[in-house]
Amino acid sequence: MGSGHIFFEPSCHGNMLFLGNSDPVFRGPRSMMKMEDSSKRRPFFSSPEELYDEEYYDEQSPEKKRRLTPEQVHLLEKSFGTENKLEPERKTQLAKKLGLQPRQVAVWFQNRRARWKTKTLERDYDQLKSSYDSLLSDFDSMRKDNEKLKAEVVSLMEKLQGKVVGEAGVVGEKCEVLEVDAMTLQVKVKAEDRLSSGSGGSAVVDEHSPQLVDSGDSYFHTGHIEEYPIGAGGCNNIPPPMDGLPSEEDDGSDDGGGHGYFSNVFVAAEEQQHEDGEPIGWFWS
DNA sequence: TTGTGTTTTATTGCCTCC
DNA sequence: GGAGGCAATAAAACACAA
Repeated sequence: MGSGHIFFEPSCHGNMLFLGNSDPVFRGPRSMMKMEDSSKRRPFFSSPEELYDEEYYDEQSPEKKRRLTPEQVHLLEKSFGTENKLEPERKTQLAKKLGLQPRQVAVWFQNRRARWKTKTLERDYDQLKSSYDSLLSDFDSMRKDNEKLKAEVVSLMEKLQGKVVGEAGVVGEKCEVLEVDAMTLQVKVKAEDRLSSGSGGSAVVDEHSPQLVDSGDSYFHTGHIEEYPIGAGGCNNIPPPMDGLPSEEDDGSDDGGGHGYFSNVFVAAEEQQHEDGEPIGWFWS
């Protein structure tokens, strides 16, 4: 087919390109090209036969911007697939093979890289957004749990306080002196209690101890919270700290290792890109 | 048919590298 | 300083709804 078609050749004389209005316009690599409307328009190729219609091309004015044929595009895509950068040799070969000017091949690759980059950016954005949405939803449910746990703690504290005061009154001297301060009361709740409750149970941290009083699994201690560093060392405080939760500053730990809210997001996005088999270097570098 | 939005081809200006 | 890359942009070619 079309390997014989040379769209711009007929009108090119060195650096001179004759436009439709017969004005010879100098066309160096960086020169201006007249884009004024010439009245004639040509429909886009609709059938393969049309593509190879010599007469059709001959009667067209050569100055119009022309779309490449599907075959040309196919070959260019194929070439782009193997390597998205174009060395001079390859450019010349491709141009010869396609009946295009090397400049056209270079331009096509340039534009193709731009399209690829745009697509990649869109895809990366989508991935990051969905990861963010999912994290946000996790965060919301954790905050709700936290509210429930706080209410539970308050209720338990009240019960305990009442019990201690009552027993001290009855037993009198048999009882050890218990100093109960509502503000500093330390409540120990067994993991079984937590697991048995519908809201995920309760666990309260010893005020003077960074680690859990109980060994049961808890948001306070396991992955969940630690992936959301809160405070100065965190990732710009997004989402905001949860009320009443001990912060990283409080418990003396830090977020060393650079874990932010989105660290896992970026990892996920990168992994995804590798799966797609497309290069990722330019975007994350 | 026409208006409007999208895609493709091409140019321009700036930047980096050798 | 020239070559090549990229971002921004123009303009032609198309697609499509009204």
